Amino acid sequence: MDHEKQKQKIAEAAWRVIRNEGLEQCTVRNIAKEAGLPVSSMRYYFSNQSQLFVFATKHLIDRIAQRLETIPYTGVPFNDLKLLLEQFIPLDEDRQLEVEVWHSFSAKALHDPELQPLNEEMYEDLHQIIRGALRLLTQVNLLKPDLDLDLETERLYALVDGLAIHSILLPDKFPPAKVDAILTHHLEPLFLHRDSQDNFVMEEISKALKAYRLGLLN
Amino acid sequence: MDHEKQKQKIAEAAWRVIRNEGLEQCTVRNIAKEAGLPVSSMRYYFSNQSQLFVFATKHLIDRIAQRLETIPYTGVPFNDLKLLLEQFIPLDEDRQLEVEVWHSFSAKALHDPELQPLNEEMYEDLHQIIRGALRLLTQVNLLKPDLDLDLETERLYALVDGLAIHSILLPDKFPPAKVDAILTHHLEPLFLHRDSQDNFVMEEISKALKAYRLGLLN
DNA sequence: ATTTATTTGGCACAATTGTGCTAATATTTA
DNA sequence: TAAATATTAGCACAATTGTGCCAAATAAAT
Repeated sequence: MDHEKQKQKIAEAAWRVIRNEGLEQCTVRNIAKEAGLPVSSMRYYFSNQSQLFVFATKHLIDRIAQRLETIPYTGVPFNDLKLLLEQFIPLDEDRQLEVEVWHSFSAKALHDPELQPLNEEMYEDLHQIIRGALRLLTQVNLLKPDLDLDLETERLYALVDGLAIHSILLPDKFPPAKVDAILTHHLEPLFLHRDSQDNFVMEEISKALKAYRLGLLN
Repeated sequence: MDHEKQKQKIAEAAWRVIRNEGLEQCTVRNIAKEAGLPVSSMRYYFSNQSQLFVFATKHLIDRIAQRLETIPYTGVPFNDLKLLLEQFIPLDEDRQLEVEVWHSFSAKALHDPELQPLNEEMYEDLHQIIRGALRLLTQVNLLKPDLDLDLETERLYALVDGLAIHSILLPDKFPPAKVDAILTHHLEPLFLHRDSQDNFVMEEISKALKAYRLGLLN
């Protein structure tokens, strides 16, 4: 237990090094310094540097999954869907760290066979989360019935990741309001009669959506 | 002149190293080996490694700009717009190299003050290209008149970059037909009466679009 | 209390890194 | 042809890299 906690602390130190100095500066010595440990103590927990990176990536996925479970849903599906999607966009420091670190890891994964499976896992998870949300909203007749779910999922997922990338590369150009406006504008045509939403029913749907998502992550 | 050609050959060798082995393996020695030169000969052209990366990035931008000028437009604006956007998506080996290298560079640029300006330049250029295309299509009454051009540009650009990223990270999941379908589905709602297009007029528009874009790049 | 196991800490080594320095060769210029 | 310049080539050095090895300290267990 404590052992696992220490590994997580080291992984989080690795995140911060990547966030502050970039992946090429993410050396065992810099991570140890950031974690406040001697190098060899760190190597007790991770004998390979490769293991450390893999663990740090998994831990990052866990943190995102954990935040997904505590989204303060409003009960209005349209807004809740946006809330869900915005978890993957750097709208605060936590998410900014996640996206930046993920951006670095994904580039590394292209040539690191140990990271490649995690890369695919991340894609599949997010894909299923978004697809599940759209499917649920379709099942309760909130989305237009003739939507191509797979197509809309790929399109929406690409949009979200694109916005995330653009936001970390040019943070000044993407204030939260702008991101929200783009998402709103993208999602609106997917919905049926947004005005006639019954809030009580919507809460039920929101809960179902959350339950569905949890089932996907565990 | 020959001097410049040699610098370009070295820069292209750097691309290939990044493409084949990743950014962390893009060392002066590996680049020199790939270029078939001794290390010190390479250092005659680039005294700093930093200069090499900056030049390699600029050269990459140049190559993309050059390809944009030779797009085999069909004369049908809807298809030509797709053709334009698809230049930024890894649908062949050339574009795959470009996106992969750019992906690595952009991650590095977050912590490399020398690369940061190029990063912004790349974003601005693509943004203006896409915005210019949408604006032109609006001016000739092919797009719906009430579109928010800035919003649609950011949305479309994010979609394109998201598709590009997803395509390089999971190439098997994004065959060209799928990318095309997503783009088609995204662009269709932006257009007015796609059926009633007069091909002669369209060719003129296509030429104008090309001229406009050239003006932006030079 | 003594023996285990767990964790922390220090040091060293081989490999690789970017880069500086100088000589040799080829090319151009006068 | 002679001189100057441009280019190629080789070597070395200090710094940094991941990692192996072993001792000290702490905690747990018998």
